[in-house]
Amino acid sequence: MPGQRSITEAEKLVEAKLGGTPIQHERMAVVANIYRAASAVRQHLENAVLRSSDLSWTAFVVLWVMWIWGESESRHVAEEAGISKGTLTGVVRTLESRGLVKRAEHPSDGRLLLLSLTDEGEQLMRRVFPAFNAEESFVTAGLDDEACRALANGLRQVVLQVEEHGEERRLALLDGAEPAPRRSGRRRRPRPDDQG
Amino acid sequence: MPGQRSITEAEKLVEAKLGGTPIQHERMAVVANIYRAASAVRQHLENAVLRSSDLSWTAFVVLWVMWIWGESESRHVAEEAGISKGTLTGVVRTLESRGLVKRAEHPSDGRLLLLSLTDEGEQLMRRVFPAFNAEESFVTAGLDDEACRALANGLRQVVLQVEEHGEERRLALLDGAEPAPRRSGRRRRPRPDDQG
DNA sequence: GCCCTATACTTTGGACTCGAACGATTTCGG
DNA sequence: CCGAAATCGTTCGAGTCCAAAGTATAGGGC
Repeated sequence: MPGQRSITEAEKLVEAKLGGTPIQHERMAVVANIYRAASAVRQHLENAVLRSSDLSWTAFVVLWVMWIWGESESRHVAEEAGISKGTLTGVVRTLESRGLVKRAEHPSDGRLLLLSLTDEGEQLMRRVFPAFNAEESFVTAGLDDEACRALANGLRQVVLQVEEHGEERRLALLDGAEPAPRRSGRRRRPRPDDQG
Repeated sequence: MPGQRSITEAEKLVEAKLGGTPIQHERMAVVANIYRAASAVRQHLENAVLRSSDLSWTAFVVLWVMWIWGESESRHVAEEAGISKGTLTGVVRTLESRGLVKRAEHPSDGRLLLLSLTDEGEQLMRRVFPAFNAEESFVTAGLDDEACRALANGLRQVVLQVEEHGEERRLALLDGAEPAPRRSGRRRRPRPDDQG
Protein backbone atom coordinates (compact mmCIF):
# COMPACT_ATOMS: atom_id res chain seq x y z
CA MET A 1 0.00 0.00 0.00
CA PRO A 2 2.10 2.80 -1.34
CA GLY A 3 -0.36 5.44 -0.22
CA GLN A 4 0.00 4.66 3.44
CA ARG A 5 3.71 4.11 3.37
CA SER A 6 4.30 7.38 1.64
CA ILE A 7 2.80 9.66 4.24
CA THR A 8 5.95 10.35 6.18
CA GLU A 9 7.98 10.62 3.02
CA ALA A 10 5.44 13.04 1.66
CA GLU A 11 5.98 15.21 4.71
CA LYS A 12 9.64 15.60 3.86
CA LEU A 13 8.74 16.57 0.33
CA VAL A 14 6.25 19.10 1.64
CA GLU A 15 8.98 20.51 3.83
CA ALA A 16 11.15 20.93 0.75
CA LYS A 17 8.30 22.53 -1.17
CA LEU A 18 7.53 24.98 1.59
CA GLY A 19 10.85 25.36 3.35
CA GLY A 20 9.99 28.75 4.75
CA THR A 21 6.40 28.19 5.78
CA PRO A 22 5.94 26.22 8.99
CA ILE A 23 3.70 23.19 8.50
CA GLN A 24 1.87 21.28 11.21
CA HIS A 25 2.82 17.75 10.36
CA GLU A 26 0.92 15.94 13.08
CA ARG A 27 -2.25 17.76 12.11
CA MET A 28 -1.73 16.96 8.47
CA ALA A 29 -1.24 13.30 9.28
CA VAL A 30 -4.42 13.17 11.33
CA VAL A 31 -6.57 14.60 8.57
CA ALA A 32 -4.95 12.44 5.90
CA ASN A 33 -5.44 9.33 7.99
CA ILE A 34 -9.03 10.11 8.89
CA TYR A 35 -9.89 10.31 5.25
CA ARG A 36 -7.88 7.26 4.31
CA ALA A 37 -9.42 5.20 7.06
CA ALA A 38 -12.92 6.31 6.14
CA SER A 39 -12.39 5.28 2.52
CA ALA A 40 -10.86 1.95 3.45
CA VAL A 41 -13.59 1.09 5.94
CA ARG A 42 -16.39 2.10 3.65
CA GLN A 43 -14.98 0.13 0.76
CA HIS A 44 -14.47 -2.96 2.88
CA LEU A 45 -17.96 -2.86 4.30
CA GLU A 46 -19.53 -2.24 0.92
CA ASN A 47 -17.69 -5.13 -0.67
CA ALA A 48 -17.88 -7.59 2.19
CA VAL A 49 -21.38 -6.98 3.49
CA LEU A 50 -23.54 -4.52 1.63
CA ARG A 51 -23.06 -5.45 -1.99
CA SER A 52 -24.45 -8.94 -1.52
CA SER A 53 -27.66 -7.31 -0.28
CA ASP A 54 -27.49 -4.76 -3.05
CA LEU A 55 -27.22 -1.83 -0.68
CA SER A 56 -25.06 1.23 -1.06
CA TRP A 57 -23.39 2.70 1.99
CA THR A 58 -25.84 5.57 2.05
CA ALA A 59 -28.84 3.30 1.63
CA PHE A 60 -27.64 1.22 4.57
CA VAL A 61 -27.14 4.26 6.78
CA VAL A 62 -30.64 5.46 5.98
CA LEU A 63 -32.12 2.07 6.77
CA TRP A 64 -30.11 1.95 9.97
CA VAL A 65 -31.44 5.31 11.14
CA MET A 66 -35.02 4.27 10.52
CA TRP A 67 -34.42 0.91 12.13
CA ILE A 68 -32.98 2.37 15.31
CA TRP A 69 -35.19 5.38 15.67
CA GLY A 70 -38.43 3.99 14.29
CA GLU A 71 -40.85 6.04 12.27
CA SER A 72 -39.28 9.47 11.79
CA GLU A 73 -39.79 12.70 9.92
CA SER A 74 -37.69 12.70 6.80
CA ARG A 75 -35.71 15.81 7.74
CA HIS A 76 -34.51 14.04 10.91
CA VAL A 77 -33.54 10.99 8.93
CA ALA A 78 -31.51 13.15 6.55
CA GLU A 79 -29.74 14.88 9.40
CA GLU A 80 -28.98 11.68 11.30
CA ALA A 81 -27.74 10.00 8.13
CA GLY A 82 -25.57 12.99 7.30
CA ILE A 83 -27.00 13.58 3.82
CA SER A 84 -29.03 16.37 2.30
CA LYS A 85 -32.78 16.25 1.96
CA GLY A 86 -32.46 16.11 -1.79
CA THR A 87 -30.27 13.04 -1.61
CA LEU A 88 -32.65 11.43 0.84
CA THR A 89 -35.54 11.79 -1.59
CA GLY A 90 -33.72 9.71 -4.18
CA VAL A 91 -32.53 7.11 -1.72
CA VAL A 92 -35.99 6.68 -0.26
CA ARG A 93 -37.45 6.33 -3.73
CA THR A 94 -35.07 3.46 -4.43
CA LEU A 95 -35.69 1.78 -1.09
CA GLU A 96 -39.43 2.20 -1.37
CA SER A 97 -39.44 0.60 -4.82
CA ARG A 98 -37.70 -2.37 -3.27
CA GLY A 99 -40.30 -2.63 -0.54
CA LEU A 100 -37.92 -1.88 2.33
CA VAL A 101 -39.33 1.49 3.36
CA LYS A 102 -42.77 3.00 3.55
CA ARG A 103 -43.95 6.59 3.58
CA ALA A 104 -46.80 8.06 5.57
CA GLU A 105 -48.36 11.47 5.91
CA HIS A 106 -48.06 13.35 9.13
CA PRO A 107 -51.47 13.39 10.80
CA SER A 108 -51.53 17.11 11.50
CA ASP A 109 -48.91 18.75 9.26
CA GLY A 110 -49.35 18.02 5.57
CA ARG A 111 -45.82 19.16 4.77
CA LEU A 112 -44.14 16.47 6.77
CA LEU A 113 -43.25 13.03 5.54
CA LEU A 114 -42.95 10.12 7.94
CA LEU A 115 -40.63 7.27 7.05
CA SER A 116 -40.46 3.80 8.50
CA LEU A 117 -39.23 0.34 7.63
CA THR A 118 -41.55 -2.26 6.19
CA ASP A 119 -41.53 -5.73 7.70
CA GLU A 120 -39.22 -6.75 4.89
CA GLY A 121 -36.93 -3.86 5.76
CA GLU A 122 -36.91 -4.96 9.40
CA GLN A 123 -35.99 -8.48 8.41
CA LEU A 124 -33.23 -7.20 6.17
CA MET A 125 -31.68 -5.17 8.97
CA ARG A 126 -31.92 -8.02 11.45
CA ARG A 127 -29.99 -10.10 8.97
CA VAL A 128 -27.50 -7.52 7.67
CA PHE A 129 -26.58 -5.57 10.78
CA PRO A 130 -24.86 -8.40 12.67
CA ALA A 131 -22.73 -9.04 9.58
CA PHE A 132 -22.01 -5.33 9.34
CA ASN A 133 -20.98 -5.15 12.98
CA ALA A 134 -18.77 -8.20 12.53
CA GLU A 135 -16.86 -6.31 9.86
CA GLU A 136 -16.68 -3.26 12.06
CA SER A 137 -14.93 -5.54 14.51
CA PHE A 138 -12.70 -6.84 11.75
CA VAL A 139 -11.48 -3.44 10.58
CA THR A 140 -10.68 -2.46 14.18
CA ALA A 141 -9.10 -5.81 15.02
CA GLY A 142 -5.67 -4.16 15.26
CA LEU A 143 -6.84 -2.24 18.33
CA ASP A 144 -7.77 -3.45 21.79
CA ASP A 145 -10.84 -2.14 23.57
CA GLU A 146 -8.90 0.59 25.31
CA ALA A 147 -7.37 1.79 22.04
CA CYS A 148 -10.83 1.75 20.48
CA ARG A 149 -12.19 4.01 23.16
CA ALA A 150 -9.24 6.37 22.79
CA LEU A 151 -9.62 6.44 19.03
CA ALA A 152 -13.35 7.08 19.20
CA ASN A 153 -12.77 9.88 21.70
CA GLY A 154 -10.10 11.51 19.59
CA LEU A 155 -12.40 11.48 16.61
CA ARG A 156 -15.24 12.85 18.69
CA GLN A 157 -13.00 15.79 19.59
CA VAL A 158 -12.52 16.54 15.91
CA VAL A 159 -16.21 16.35 15.16
CA LEU A 160 -17.03 18.54 18.14
CA GLN A 161 -14.46 21.13 17.15
CA VAL A 162 -15.92 21.47 13.66
CA GLU A 163 -19.52 21.43 14.79
CA GLU A 164 -19.03 23.91 17.60
CA HIS A 165 -16.59 26.35 16.03
CA GLY A 166 -16.57 25.58 12.32
CA GLU A 167 -19.23 28.03 11.29
CA GLU A 168 -17.70 30.86 13.25
CA ARG A 169 -14.29 30.01 11.84
CA ARG A 170 -15.56 30.07 8.28
CA LEU A 171 -17.13 33.43 8.82
CA ALA A 172 -13.94 34.83 10.28
CA LEU A 173 -11.90 33.46 7.38
CA LEU A 174 -14.19 34.78 4.69
CA ASP A 175 -14.55 38.01 6.65
CA GLY A 176 -18.22 38.39 5.96
CA ALA A 177 -17.91 37.54 2.28
CA GLU A 178 -20.36 35.19 0.64
CA PRO A 179 -19.31 31.55 0.88
CA ALA A 180 -18.56 31.37 -2.86
CA PRO A 181 -21.01 29.11 -4.66
CA ARG A 182 -19.86 25.66 -5.49
CA ARG A 183 -19.02 25.09 -9.14
CA SER A 184 -21.26 22.10 -9.53
CA GLY A 185 -24.95 22.15 -8.83
CA ARG A 186 -27.81 24.10 -10.23
CA ARG A 187 -27.00 27.60 -11.37
CA ARG A 188 -28.71 30.60 -9.92
CA ARG A 189 -31.30 31.77 -12.40
CA PRO A 190 -30.58 35.28 -13.65
CA ARG A 191 -33.19 37.72 -12.38
CA PRO A 192 -34.57 40.40 -14.70
CA ASP A 193 -33.85 43.16 -12.18
CA ASP A 194 -30.24 42.17 -11.63
CA GLN A 195 -27.50 44.42 -12.84
CA GLY A 196 -26.75 43.40 -16.42
CA MET B 1 -25.48 18.37 16.66
CA PRO B 2 -28.01 15.66 17.19
CA GLY B 3 -26.05 13.12 15.19
CA GLN B 4 -23.05 13.11 17.47
CA ARG B 5 -25.00 13.28 20.66
CA SER B 6 -27.13 10.35 19.66
CA ILE B 7 -24.37 7.81 19.29
CA THR B 8 -24.45 6.45 22.81
CA GLU B 9 -28.21 6.61 22.89
CA ALA B 10 -28.32 4.76 19.62
CA GLU B 11 -26.23 2.01 21.16
CA LYS B 12 -28.89 1.38 23.77
CA LEU B 13 -31.53 1.20 21.11
CA VAL B 14 -29.42 -1.25 19.14
CA GLU B 15 -29.11 -3.34 22.25
CA ALA B 16 -32.88 -3.41 22.51
CA LYS B 17 -33.23 -4.30 18.86
CA LEU B 18 -30.74 -7.13 19.08
CA GLY B 19 -31.02 -8.19 22.69
CA GLY B 20 -29.78 -11.67 21.99
CA THR B 21 -27.02 -10.94 19.53
CA PRO B 22 -23.83 -9.59 21.10
CA ILE B 23 -22.77 -6.31 19.54
CA GLN B 24 -19.31 -4.77 19.71
CA HIS B 25 -20.15 -1.26 20.79
CA GLU B 26 -16.66 0.18 20.89
CA ARG B 27 -16.03 -1.07 17.36
CA MET B 28 -19.28 0.37 16.17
CA ALA B 29 -18.46 3.72 17.72
CA VAL B 30 -15.04 3.78 16.07
CA VAL B 31 -16.42 3.17 12.60
CA ALA B 32 -19.26 5.63 13.07
CA ASN B 33 -16.89 8.31 14.32
CA ILE B 34 -14.36 7.77 11.57
CA TYR B 35 -17.01 8.40 9.00
CA ARG B 36 -18.50 11.32 10.85
CA ALA B 37 -15.14 12.95 11.33
CA ALA B 38 -14.21 12.46 7.69
CA SER B 39 -17.41 14.13 6.55
CA ALA B 40 -17.06 17.01 8.98
CA VAL B 41 -13.43 17.63 8.09
CA ARG B 42 -14.04 17.42 4.39
CA GLN B 43 -16.96 19.76 4.54
CA HIS B 44 -15.09 22.30 6.63
CA LEU B 45 -12.07 22.29 4.36
CA GLU B 46 -14.18 22.53 1.24
CA ASN B 47 -16.16 25.46 2.56
CA ALA B 48 -13.37 27.30 4.30
CA VAL B 49 -10.50 26.83 1.87
CA LEU B 50 -11.23 25.02 -1.36
CA ARG B 51 -14.42 26.59 -2.57
CA SER B 52 -12.93 30.04 -2.84
CA SER B 53 -10.36 28.57 -5.25
CA ASP B 54 -13.10 26.61 -6.98
CA LEU B 55 -11.60 23.24 -6.15
CA SER B 56 -13.40 20.09 -5.09
CA TRP B 57 -11.84 17.90 -2.44
CA THR B 58 -10.85 15.34 -5.03
CA ALA B 59 -9.41 17.94 -7.35
CA PHE B 60 -7.29 19.28 -4.49
CA VAL B 61 -6.02 15.85 -3.55
CA VAL B 62 -5.03 15.17 -7.14
CA LEU B 63 -3.22 18.48 -7.39
CA TRP B 64 -1.52 17.79 -4.07
CA VAL B 65 -0.21 14.43 -5.25
CA MET B 66 1.22 15.94 -8.40
CA TRP B 67 2.65 18.85 -6.49
CA ILE B 68 4.45 16.68 -3.96
CA TRP B 69 5.59 13.91 -6.23
CA GLY B 70 6.22 15.89 -9.39
CA GLU B 71 5.54 14.51 -12.84
CA SER B 72 3.94 11.11 -12.33
CA GLU B 73 2.30 8.33 -14.27
CA SER B 74 -1.43 8.68 -14.02
CA ARG B 75 -1.98 5.26 -12.45
CA HIS B 76 0.26 6.29 -9.55
CA VAL B 77 -1.63 9.54 -9.15
CA ALA B 78 -4.91 7.65 -8.97
CA GLU B 79 -3.58 5.25 -6.38
CA GLU B 80 -2.03 7.97 -4.22
CA ALA B 81 -5.17 10.06 -4.45
CA GLY B 82 -7.32 7.07 -3.56
CA ILE B 83 -9.61 7.29 -6.58
CA SER B 84 -10.26 5.02 -9.53
CA LYS B 85 -8.63 5.45 -12.92
CA GLY B 86 -11.95 6.37 -14.44
CA THR B 87 -12.52 9.14 -11.94
CA LEU B 88 -9.02 10.49 -12.48
CA THR B 89 -9.66 10.84 -16.19
CA GLY B 90 -12.55 13.20 -15.53
CA VAL B 91 -10.78 15.17 -12.83
CA VAL B 92 -7.70 15.66 -15.00
CA ARG B 93 -9.88 16.80 -17.87
CA THR B 94 -11.37 19.48 -15.65
CA LEU B 95 -8.03 20.58 -14.24
CA GLU B 96 -6.39 20.63 -17.65
CA SER B 97 -9.16 22.81 -19.05
CA ARG B 98 -8.41 25.27 -16.26
CA GLY B 99 -4.72 25.27 -17.08
CA LEU B 100 -3.58 23.76 -13.78
CA VAL B 101 -2.35 20.41 -15.09
CA LYS B 102 -0.58 19.25 -18.21
CA ARG B 103 -0.34 15.86 -19.86
CA ALA B 104 2.67 14.33 -21.58
CA GLU B 105 3.41 11.07 -23.35
CA HIS B 106 5.77 8.61 -21.80
CA PRO B 107 8.97 8.57 -23.87
CA SER B 108 9.23 4.80 -24.22
CA ASP B 109 5.81 3.32 -23.33
CA GLY B 110 2.96 4.62 -25.41
CA ARG B 111 0.33 3.35 -22.98
CA LEU B 112 1.41 5.58 -20.14
CA LEU B 113 0.31 9.11 -19.44
CA LEU B 114 2.48 11.51 -17.48
CA LEU B 115 0.83 14.22 -15.45
CA SER B 116 2.35 17.33 -13.96
CA LEU B 117 1.35 20.76 -12.70
CA THR B 118 1.62 23.81 -14.89
CA ASP B 119 3.27 26.92 -13.50
CA GLU B 120 -0.18 28.19 -12.72
CA GLY B 121 -0.94 24.98 -10.87
CA GLU B 122 2.26 25.35 -8.86
CA GLN B 123 1.35 28.89 -7.90
CA LEU B 124 -2.12 27.77 -6.87
CA MET B 125 -0.77 25.10 -4.55
CA ARG B 126 1.79 27.43 -3.02
CA ARG B 127 -1.06 29.74 -2.20
CA VAL B 128 -3.74 27.21 -1.18
CA PHE B 129 -1.81 24.60 0.76
CA PRO B 130 -0.80 26.83 3.69
CA ALA B 131 -4.44 27.81 4.11
CA PHE B 132 -5.42 24.17 3.89
CA ASN B 133 -2.91 23.16 6.53
CA ALA B 134 -4.10 25.99 8.77
CA GLU B 135 -7.58 24.46 8.71
CA GLU B 136 -6.13 21.02 9.36
CA SER B 137 -4.73 22.58 12.50
CA PHE B 138 -8.10 24.13 13.28
CA VAL B 139 -10.09 20.92 13.05
CA THR B 140 -7.58 19.16 15.32
CA ALA B 141 -7.33 22.06 17.74
CA GLY B 142 -9.10 20.03 20.41
CA LEU B 143 -6.12 17.68 20.59
CA ASP B 144 -2.59 18.28 21.76
CA ASP B 145 0.38 17.01 19.77
CA GLU B 146 0.52 13.77 21.72
CA ALA B 147 -3.16 13.08 21.17
CA CYS B 148 -2.69 13.81 17.48
CA ARG B 149 0.05 11.23 17.21
CA ALA B 150 -2.06 8.69 19.04
CA LEU B 151 -5.05 9.39 16.84
CA ALA B 152 -3.03 9.16 13.66
CA ASN B 153 -1.53 5.88 14.83
CA GLY B 154 -4.88 4.40 15.69
CA LEU B 155 -6.22 5.28 12.28
CA ARG B 156 -3.12 3.85 10.67
CA GLN B 157 -3.87 0.56 12.39
CA VAL B 158 -7.31 0.50 10.83
CA VAL B 159 -5.99 1.27 7.37
CA LEU B 160 -3.30 -1.37 7.72
CA GLN B 161 -5.77 -3.99 8.87
CA VAL B 162 -7.98 -3.45 5.85
CA GLU B 163 -5.13 -3.22 3.39
CA GLU B 164 -3.31 -6.26 4.69
CA HIS B 165 -6.17 -8.59 5.48
CA GLY B 166 -9.23 -7.12 3.82
CA GLU B 167 -8.99 -8.99 0.56
CA GLU B 168 -8.45 -12.32 2.27
CA ARG B 169 -11.32 -11.59 4.62
CA ARG B 170 -13.68 -10.80 1.78
CA LEU B 171 -12.76 -14.02 0.06
CA ALA B 172 -13.35 -16.00 3.23
CA LEU B 173 -16.71 -14.37 3.79
CA LEU B 174 -17.95 -14.94 0.27
CA ASP B 175 -16.45 -18.42 0.39
CA GLY B 176 -15.33 -18.49 -3.19
CA ALA B 177 -18.54 -17.01 -4.53
CA GLU B 178 -18.38 -14.26 -7.09
CA PRO B 179 -18.09 -10.83 -5.50
CA ALA B 180 -21.61 -9.95 -6.65
CA PRO B 181 -21.45 -7.35 -9.39
CA ARG B 182 -22.36 -3.88 -8.39
CA ARG B 183 -25.76 -2.84 -9.61
CA SER B 184 -24.51 0.15 -11.48
CA GLY B 185 -21.72 0.09 -14.02
CA ARG B 186 -21.25 -0.51 -17.69
CA ARG B 187 -23.10 -3.44 -19.21
CA ARG B 188 -21.55 -5.96 -21.51
CA ARG B 189 -22.28 -5.09 -25.11
CA PRO B 190 -24.40 -7.85 -26.67
CA ARG B 191 -22.31 -9.94 -29.06
CA PRO B 192 -23.77 -11.19 -32.33
CA ASP B 193 -22.67 -14.77 -31.63
CA ASP B 194 -24.00 -14.91 -28.08
CA GLN B 195 -26.86 -17.19 -27.26
CA GLY B 196 -30.02 -15.23 -27.95
C1' DG C 1 -60.98 34.98 2.55
C1' DC C 2 -56.35 36.88 1.14
C1' DC C 3 -51.56 37.97 1.32
C1' DC C 4 -47.14 37.14 3.11
C1' DT C 5 -43.73 34.57 5.18
C1' DA C 6 -41.82 30.38 6.88
C1' DT C 7 -41.06 25.57 6.43
C1' DA C 8 -41.04 20.88 4.25
C1' DC C 9 -40.32 17.83 0.52
C1' DT C 10 -39.28 17.23 -4.55
C1' DT C 11 -37.13 18.28 -8.80
C1' DT C 12 -33.30 19.68 -11.37
C1' DG C 13 -28.51 20.67 -12.86
C1' DG C 14 -23.88 19.64 -12.74
C1' DA C 15 -19.89 17.35 -10.93
C1' DC C 16 -18.24 13.16 -9.01
C1' DT C 17 -17.85 8.07 -8.24
C1' DC C 18 -16.98 3.24 -9.08
C1' DG C 19 -16.00 -0.50 -11.93
C1' DA C 20 -16.95 -3.04 -16.30
C1' DA C 21 -16.05 -2.74 -21.06
C1' DC C 22 -13.23 -1.04 -24.54
C1' DG C 23 -9.37 0.30 -27.74
C1' DA C 24 -4.42 1.08 -27.99
C1' DT C 25 0.02 -0.52 -26.86
C1' DT C 26 3.57 -3.45 -25.00
C1' DT C 27 5.41 -7.84 -23.72
C1' DC C 28 5.67 -12.72 -23.78
C1' DG C 29 5.87 -17.37 -26.11
C1' DG C 30 6.68 -19.82 -29.72
C1' DC D 1 7.14 -12.58 -36.91
C1' DC D 2 2.69 -13.39 -35.08
C1' DG D 3 -0.96 -14.14 -31.93
C1' DA D 4 -2.07 -14.22 -26.84
C1' DA D 5 -1.97 -12.08 -22.59
C1' DA D 6 -1.19 -8.18 -19.82
C1' DT D 7 -1.57 -3.36 -18.85
C1' DC D 8 -2.69 1.38 -19.62
C1' DG D 9 -5.99 5.24 -20.07
C1' DT D 10 -10.72 6.26 -21.62
C1' DT D 11 -15.62 5.63 -22.18
C1' DC D 12 -19.90 4.32 -20.42
C1' DG D 13 -23.88 3.16 -17.28
C1' DA D 14 -26.03 3.59 -13.09
C1' DG D 15 -25.92 5.93 -9.01
C1' DT D 16 -24.62 9.42 -5.28
C1' DC D 17 -24.34 13.99 -3.79
C1' DC D 18 -25.26 18.97 -2.93
C1' DA D 19 -27.70 23.14 -3.25
C1' DA D 20 -30.77 26.14 -6.04
C1' DA D 21 -35.20 26.28 -7.79
C1' DG D 22 -39.86 24.72 -7.57
C1' DT D 23 -44.18 23.17 -5.32
C1' DA D 24 -47.24 22.53 -1.47
C1' DT D 25 -48.73 23.30 3.18
C1' DA D 26 -49.00 26.01 7.64
C1' DG D 27 -49.66 30.03 10.30
C1' DG D 28 -50.15 35.06 11.33
C1' DG D 29 -52.22 39.58 10.35
C1' DC D 30 -56.06 41.92 8.60
